[in-house]
Amino acid sequence: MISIHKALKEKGLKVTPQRVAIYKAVVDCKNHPTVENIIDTIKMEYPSISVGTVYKVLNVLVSNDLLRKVESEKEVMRYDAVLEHHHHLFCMDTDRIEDYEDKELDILVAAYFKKKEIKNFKIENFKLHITGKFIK
Amino acid sequence: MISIHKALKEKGLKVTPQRVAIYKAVVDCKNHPTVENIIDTIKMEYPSISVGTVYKVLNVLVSNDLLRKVESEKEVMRYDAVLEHHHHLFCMDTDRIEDYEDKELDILVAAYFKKKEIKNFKIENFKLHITGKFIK
DNA sequence: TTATTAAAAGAGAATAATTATCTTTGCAGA
DNA sequence: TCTGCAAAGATAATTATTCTCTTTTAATAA
Repeated sequence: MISIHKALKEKGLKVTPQRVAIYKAVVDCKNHPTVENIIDTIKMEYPSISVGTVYKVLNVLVSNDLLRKVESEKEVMRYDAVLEHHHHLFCMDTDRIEDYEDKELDILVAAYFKKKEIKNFKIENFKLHITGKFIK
Repeated sequence: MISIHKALKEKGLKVTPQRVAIYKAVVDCKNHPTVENIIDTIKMEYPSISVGTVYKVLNVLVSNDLLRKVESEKEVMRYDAVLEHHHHLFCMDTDRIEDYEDKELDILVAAYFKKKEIKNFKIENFKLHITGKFIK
């Protein structure tokens, strides 16, 4: 987990209580929160925060690589504070999305693409979207 | 490529000129069109078509597995007429998205997951989101 | 072929999510 | 502590999408 205070400074961004709180809300929310989830969480600490500020701060954090957007088929955007290379497990029945890290798999796939190139395309990164069901 | 006329009948859906035209527009558009792209395309044939109809038909086609939504980080939804298992190449610099089929890779990854299960999760499907750059 | 009917299309209002604009506030360096 | 610029706040505007209601039409059977 990164120090948001330090990270903002390094990017030349002002450290404001809102930015810190919004970042922490995304971390705390777990399970890739929507903006609505984030607003709900942050309102506990900042009851008066403006919705526009939340959107603006999220965009600033995403465009400075301090947060990621999660790719999905749904209308509402979801956010992820985990920056390390990882994959996602999507539940078919609910909106649950879990992070999935697997170095062995990463190595396997990277080796495959090193051997077999995709024509007309230079790969920078890859990510698995795994759909299925969570079991108890 | 499926016969949309036959496919609609099989699903017990009425075959209407709009549905056929919208389906064909998605196929013709290539590169995973947005609703806007689809509307632009279809307006050539159907200048009077209602925007609401396009949305409604797309939802019907998606929920009957005749089209797929493309997962993305962007606000606007994009559609795909290719139903076969495949992956996507995302251009880092533009909005271009290309289909990528690779049976060998599918087998490799499937074999990996057969051997190494993810705990508490039953995999139904997986899909690679490959980001990078298209080269001439 | 025509009549019937349920489903789909059309039109436009409504909603939801997000962005933009403008003013006020406050962080950070001098 | 002071000052300037970046960020927050408030709210309007925009965009994408859905909903509601009416009209039309495809599909079935007489």
